[in-house]
Amino acid sequence: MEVSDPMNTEKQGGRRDAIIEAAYSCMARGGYDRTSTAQICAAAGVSSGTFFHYFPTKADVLVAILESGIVHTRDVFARIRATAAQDAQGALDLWCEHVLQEASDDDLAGFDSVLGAVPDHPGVAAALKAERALVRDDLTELVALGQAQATMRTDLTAARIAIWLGILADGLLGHAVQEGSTGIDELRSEFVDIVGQLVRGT
Amino acid sequence: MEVSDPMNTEKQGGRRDAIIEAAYSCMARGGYDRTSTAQICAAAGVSSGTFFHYFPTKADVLVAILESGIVHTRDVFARIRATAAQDAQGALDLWCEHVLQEASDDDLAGFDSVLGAVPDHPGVAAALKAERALVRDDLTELVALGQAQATMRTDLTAARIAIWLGILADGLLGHAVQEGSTGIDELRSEFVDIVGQLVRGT
Amino acid sequence: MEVSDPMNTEKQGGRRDAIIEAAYSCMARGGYDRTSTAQICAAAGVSSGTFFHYFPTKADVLVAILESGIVHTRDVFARIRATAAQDAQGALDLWCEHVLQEASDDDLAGFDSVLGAVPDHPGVAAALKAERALVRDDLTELVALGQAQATMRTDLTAARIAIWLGILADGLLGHAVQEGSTGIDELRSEFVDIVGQLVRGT
Amino acid sequence: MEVSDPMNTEKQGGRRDAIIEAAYSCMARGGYDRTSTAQICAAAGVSSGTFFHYFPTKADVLVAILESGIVHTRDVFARIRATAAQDAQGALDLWCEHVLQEASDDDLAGFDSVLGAVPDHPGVAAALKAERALVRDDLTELVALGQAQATMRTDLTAARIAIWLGILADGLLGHAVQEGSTGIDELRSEFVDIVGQLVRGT
DNA sequence: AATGAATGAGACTTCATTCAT
DNA sequence: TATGAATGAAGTCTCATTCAT
Repeated sequence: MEVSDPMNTEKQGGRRDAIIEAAYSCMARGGYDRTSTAQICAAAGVSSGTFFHYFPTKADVLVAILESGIVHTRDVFARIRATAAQDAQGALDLWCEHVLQEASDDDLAGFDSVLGAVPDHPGVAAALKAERALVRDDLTELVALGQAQATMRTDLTAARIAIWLGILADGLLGHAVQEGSTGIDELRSEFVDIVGQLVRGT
Repeated sequence: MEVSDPMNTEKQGGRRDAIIEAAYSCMARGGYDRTSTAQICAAAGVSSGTFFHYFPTKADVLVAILESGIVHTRDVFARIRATAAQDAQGALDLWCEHVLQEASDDDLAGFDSVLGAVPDHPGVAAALKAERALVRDDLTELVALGQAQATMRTDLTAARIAIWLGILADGLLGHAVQEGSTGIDELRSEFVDIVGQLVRGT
Repeated sequence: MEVSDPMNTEKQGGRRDAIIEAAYSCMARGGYDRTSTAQICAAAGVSSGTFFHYFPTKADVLVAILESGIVHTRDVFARIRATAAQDAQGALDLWCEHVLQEASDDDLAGFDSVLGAVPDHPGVAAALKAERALVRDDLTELVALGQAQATMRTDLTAARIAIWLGILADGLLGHAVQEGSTGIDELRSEFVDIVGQLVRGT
Repeated sequence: MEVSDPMNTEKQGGRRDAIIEAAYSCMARGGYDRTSTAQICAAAGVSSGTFFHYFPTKADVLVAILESGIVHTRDVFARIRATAAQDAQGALDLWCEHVLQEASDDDLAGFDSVLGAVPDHPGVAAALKAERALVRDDLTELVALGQAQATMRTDLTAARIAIWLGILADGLLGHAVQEGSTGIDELRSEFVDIVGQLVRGT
C-alpha cells in the first residue's frame, strides 16, 4: 500500500508529526485534560500502541507541541530581527502582524488559552518558560534598538516595555478566543496604533 | 453537632459556601479537570454525599463560583459608577486599582488563567458570558461618560475602548500568573499611565 | 435483600475480607502478576470501584493477605509456646503438625510457592520479612527451651537449628505444590521422625 | 557486520544463547511476568524482531532456559554417578557440594525461587516435570546403591529418601534467596551432616 | 441534612507479537 | 537473518455520581 505516492506526506516519520498535529488541534478545543489519548489516536489515524511508541507519556506530546512552537517562534523573530537593525519601528509592525495572525488562527489561540491548565511535568514547565523567555528577550532587544534609533521612548527600560507588549499580545489572544477569530480584523489597525502609542509613550 | 453555637459561621448554608471556597482555591491551582470532587470535599471538610447534596454536578460548583464572582464584580462597579458621573477619569483610576488588586491575588489570578479549559456546560458558558458582558458594559458606560466629560478620546467608540481596556486587564492577569503576584507592584504606576494614555489617545 | 440473614457473613466490612479471600485464592493459583484485579473482583463479587475503595493498589491486597498470615502464625505459635515451657519436644510435634496441615492446604501451599515473584513494594517486603522473623524467632525460642530441657542437641545453636527447621518446612511446602497436597499424608510420620532426628542430632 | 571474525563467540547461534542468557538473569531477578521481552532484548543487545525470530513466544525462552538446566543437571549427575557405583556416600557428598554451589549462585537461586509463578504452557510444564524427575530418579538410584553398599538406611525406600533429599535441597535454595547467597558457607558443613544423618537414619 | 460505601465507565499505559523492509 | 515501527488487547487505577442508612 501507499506504493504510488512518491512524496507520501505520511512517510518518513510522518506518524510522529501526525500525532503532534492531532494532539494540537484536539487540545486547542478541549484543553489537555479533556483530550484523551484515544481521541488523539483517532484524529491522527493511529493506534494507541503507535502513540506510545513515539511518546512515552501524554505529557510528552504536549512538550513536543510546545517545542515545535518554540522553533516556529524563533523563525518568526529571526525574520523580524533582520528588519530591526535599521528600522525597529518597522520590525515592531511586523511583530504586530505576527500577533494578529496568531489571534486569527483559531487553533493557535485556543491552544494558547488552554495552557493555564497543564500537567505538572518538568518538560512542560521548561518548554513554557523557554517560549516566554524567548519572546521576552527578543522583544526587549527590538525595543532597545528602537530606543537607540530614537523612535521609542526611553523613560521606561526596554525590558519593561517588552513586558507590556507581551501583556497586550496575550490579552489580544485571549480576546480572540472569547469572541472567535473573526472580529480580530476590526481590531487590526487599533492594535497597531495602541502598540505604537505604547512604545513611543506619546 | 453544632447545636450550641447560635452564631456558628458554618451554620445556615455555611457548608455550601465552604464547598465553593474550597473548590475555588483548589481549581485556582490545578484547574477544573485536575481538581477532583474528593479534593474539594477534603479541603471543605465535607463528605462526598454533602457535596452532591448541594451541587448535583461538579460543573455546578464552578457555576456557583463564577456567579459569586459576578456578584462581586457588580459590587465593585457599583462603587466605581458612583464616582464616574462626575469624574470618569477618577473612576477609571479606581478600576485600575481594582484590576491591580485582582492581579495581586494569587488565587484569583490562578483561577482566571484556568478558565480556558472548562467543561461543556450551558450554565458555565452562560456565567462566563455574563461576567464578560457585565465588565464590558460597565466599562463602556464609564468611557462614554469620560467622553461626555471631554476627558477621553472620541476617535474610537466607547465600546471599542472598553474592549481594549479588557484586553489589557486580561493580559495583566495572565502576566501575574506567570511571574507570581509579586512584581505586580512594580507595574502599578505603569499600568495606570498606559491605561490613561489609551483612553486619552495621547 | 439479605434481610433474612441476621448473621450475614458479608456484613460489617465483609467486602474487604471477601476481597482478601478472593485475592488469596486467585494468587495461590496464578501468582501475583497473573492475577488481575478484574479476576479478584469477579471472584469476590465486587466491582472494581469497590476493590480500589478498600485497597489503593493491587499490591496492598497482597500486603493485607500477608499481614493476616502473620496474625495467624502468631496465633499458632501462641498455642505452641504454651506447651513448650514444660515439653519442648511436644511443642515441636505440634509445630510439625501445623506445617503438615499447611502443606495439605492447596491454597496455602500454592500461595507460598508464588511469593518468589512479588512486586517491588516496601509494604510487601516488610510483611515478608516480618513473617520470616516471627517464625525464626519463635522456633529459636522453642529449640532453646528444648536445649534447656536437655531433649535437644547443643552442638548447634538454637538459632541454627531453627534455620534448618525452617528450611525443612519450606522444602516440604514446595514439595506439596509440585505433587499436590495428597501424598503429604504419606510423608507425615517421616517428617516427624526427620525433624526429631534433626533436633536431637542423633 | 561480524564478517571478519571466524571464531566470533556471538556467531553461529550466539544470538540465541545471548537471548537465553539475558532472559535467565532478568527472570532471576523479577520473575517471568515482570520480565518483558523488551528488557530481555535490551539485555541481550538484540532487537525484538530477532527475539521472535528465535523464539516464537516468550514462554519458549523459558522452556529453553529450563532445558539447558536439564542438560546441565544431567552432566552433574553423570559425574556423580561415576563415583556412586563404588562409593555412594562419597557421591552423596558430591551432590551436597553441587547443591551448595547452586545455592551460592544468586542468579540460579533467584531463578529457581521464581518458578512458582510460571505461564500455563505445556512445554514449560513438561520441562519442569522432566527436571524434577531427573533429579528424583538419579537421587533414588544413588540412594539405592548406598543401601546396597550398606552405608544407607533401609527402613525407608530409596525413593522416599530421595524425596527428602530433594525437599532439603529445595529448602536450602529458598533460604539462599531470602538471606542472600552469603551465609550459605556457614551452613555448608551442617548441610553435609544433616544429609548424612538423613540417609543413615542415625 | 449528612455520610461514605458502592458503582462502572473510561483514562493512561504496557506488552507480546507481527510484518514490511 | 535482522530490524523496529505498528498493533490492539488487557491491565491498573481514577473519579463523578448514587443511594441506603
